[in-house]
Amino acid sequence: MKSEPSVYSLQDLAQAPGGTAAWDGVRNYQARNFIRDQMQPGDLAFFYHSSCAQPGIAGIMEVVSQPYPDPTALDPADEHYDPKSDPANPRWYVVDVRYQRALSEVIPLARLKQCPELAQMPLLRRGNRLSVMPVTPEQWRYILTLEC
DNA sequence: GCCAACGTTGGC
DNA sequence: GCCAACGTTGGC
Repeated sequence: MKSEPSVYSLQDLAQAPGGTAAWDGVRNYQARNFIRDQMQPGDLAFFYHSSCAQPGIAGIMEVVSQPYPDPTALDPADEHYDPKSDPANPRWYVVDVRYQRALSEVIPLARLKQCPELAQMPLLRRGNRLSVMPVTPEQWRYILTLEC
C-alpha cells in the first residue's frame, strides 16, 4: 500500500492513536477492488513510500478491520469528497490498518527491481500507478530476506 | 522540473 | 462505443 511520506508516512501511522488509522482517499477502481474484495483482518501489508527521495518499502502493518465505506468520500468538507459517491451505494472503501514495525532499513525500489524473483509484482510493472496491490506469500517472504 | 504511462472525461 | 484531450501518478 503506497503513500507519499510527505502526506502520510509510516511514522505518522506509528504515532496515530493505537498505531491505527483508516487507509482512506483511495480513488482508483482497481485499488478499491483489492480493498473491498480481498482484504481481511489479520492480513499483513507493506507500507510503501512513494514520490520521495528514497521510494521503497518502509514497514509492515496489519489490516485490523473489514472493508467499509470511505467516510471521506461522503464528507463535503473533506478534500477527498466525491459528490458521485452515494451513501446508499458507496463507491469507495477503506480498511483500518495498524502499525506493526519499521523495516531495519527502507528497501529501495531500485533494489526490488534487481530481483528476478519479484519481476511479476504489479509494483514493478512499467507505468504502474496502483496505490494498493497484492503481494504473493512467496514475494512477501523473499522481500523480507532482503532486510538486513 | 521533466516526462512516460495510465485513468477519466466528454464530445460525437 | 470510440477516442482525443486532459489530469494525475510517480520515478528520475
